[in-house]
Amino acid sequence: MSDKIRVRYAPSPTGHLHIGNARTAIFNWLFARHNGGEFIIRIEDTDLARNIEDGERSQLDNLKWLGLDWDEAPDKPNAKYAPYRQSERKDSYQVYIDELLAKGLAYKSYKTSEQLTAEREAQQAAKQAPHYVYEYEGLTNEEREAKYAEFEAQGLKPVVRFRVDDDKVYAWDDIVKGRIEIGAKEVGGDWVIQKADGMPTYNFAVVVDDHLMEISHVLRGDDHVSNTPKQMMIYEALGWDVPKFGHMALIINAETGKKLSKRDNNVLQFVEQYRELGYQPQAMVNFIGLLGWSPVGEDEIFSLQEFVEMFDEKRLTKANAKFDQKKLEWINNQWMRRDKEKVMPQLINELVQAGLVSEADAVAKADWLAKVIEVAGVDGISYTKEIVELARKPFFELSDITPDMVEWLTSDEGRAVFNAWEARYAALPADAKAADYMDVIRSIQTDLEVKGRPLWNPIRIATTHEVQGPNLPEMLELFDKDQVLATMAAVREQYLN
RNA sequence: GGCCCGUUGGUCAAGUGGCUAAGACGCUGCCCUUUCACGGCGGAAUCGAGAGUUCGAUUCUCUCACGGGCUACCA
Repeated sequence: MSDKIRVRYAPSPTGHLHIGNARTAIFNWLFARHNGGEFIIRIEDTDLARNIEDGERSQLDNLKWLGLDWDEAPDKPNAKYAPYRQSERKDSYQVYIDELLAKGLAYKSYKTSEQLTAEREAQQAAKQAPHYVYEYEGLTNEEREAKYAEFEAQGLKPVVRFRVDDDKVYAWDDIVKGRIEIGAKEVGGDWVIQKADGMPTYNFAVVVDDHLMEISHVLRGDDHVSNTPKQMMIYEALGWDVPKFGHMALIINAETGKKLSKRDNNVLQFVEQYRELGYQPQAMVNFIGLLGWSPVGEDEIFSLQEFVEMFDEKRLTKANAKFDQKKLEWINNQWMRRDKEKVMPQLINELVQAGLVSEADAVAKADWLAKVIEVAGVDGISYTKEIVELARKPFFELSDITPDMVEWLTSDEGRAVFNAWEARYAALPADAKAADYMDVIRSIQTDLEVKGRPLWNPIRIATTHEVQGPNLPEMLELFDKDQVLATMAAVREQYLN
């Protein structure tokens, strides 16, 4: 085995990229890149029934979106250890299954699922831990072969089970948790390494692949801790070196306190969903990189490159972390403001998607739209889709005037302000600037001796049908003068005549 | 039930045998301001419990409690 650092991210293509998986991928990638090592993606698709059509594509696509790259993966068919899909590596597994069978370290088992459940239930009824019962105890090899033939004759399909030596103890120095020791008897007896459909099981296939692909470090969720002794048994049986293991704490659902699961509908937990809402990839990486890992200093905003430089696997947290949506929103806000130029087209596109702006205007009026977005309050939003409701009124639609607003308008003060404003606004040139509007409003304040809301509200209502919102002079600069005049005329017509 | 892992403010977390126990999100007060947001300055809030070791434990040991993970022909 070379001493090159090689790590892998090995998803099963059963769904889109989950936050938890993304974190595993990110930390493996950071570990590799920090150490000048290699990052491999392998698709663990041995459960034919659960694979979904687009799973693999979606995984790679979203990883790429997050900014990760890889040295070997199914999309690089000429890479050294190809293929990188377990379903295409059956021959490799067969070699070692045969070897274990030949050495007597594994055997064929023909028990039906009914038998297995019955066994398990009986054990549970007797208050015993479920434990596989070896069915060939005391038989010679020949006698066992004879049994095989007998079962085959009955048309039964075998699985291959690994023969576990219950007396052994498996121990390793975990990169994140320190020393862990688990007795072989805890794995529950002889376990299946090859299923009846000929596919290897996960615990067997990972070992063969990790060894063949020269994986040096395995960084994964700590839900795999109890799989580790099983995997170590295979390394041992085949005489292979064991990689270094690191079991990272899990991300848990803040509401249920349980491991974030695909069935939790109360949290958005697929990278894709955040992507659709307009979260920035840098923000996702930034947030995920800080869940279960902490840097040395006090900063919170980091680029992928900064993470690469700082990464230190010793700073991985031991305790589970709750997923804090609010902090993600804040981090995303920070990134949007940092990269505003880059995000602007995406923001404009949100307005198009919402039907507020035509495709043609999105291009033709891009500069104006950028100003609208700025004035509408882009600095306060958590993700790009939020700009739609912020900009909608009054830039693209007007609200209805409420009874409250009518009162502001029809008081003596309100009428006076409205009249002055209407006249002085009309007198301003069409290309007046925010400062010009401000001057006019100040002049009304001085002349009529009105200030505060009694001054601003009638003006706001007259021009925007709102009593609050972004800085009014700045909005006025962006409005079309004829349209504002028409709006005011309509207000006068309906409420002030 | 068994085995394994964990426990610092609401959340993410730093940290150490002796410190006023960092920082960030959130919450909150004040300022800015026509309003909202932004921004600025403050504030409240944490070492799960009990024994031990020690001159001294948040830090080391043990027990307990609580939380989580696993316990498949899923990965």
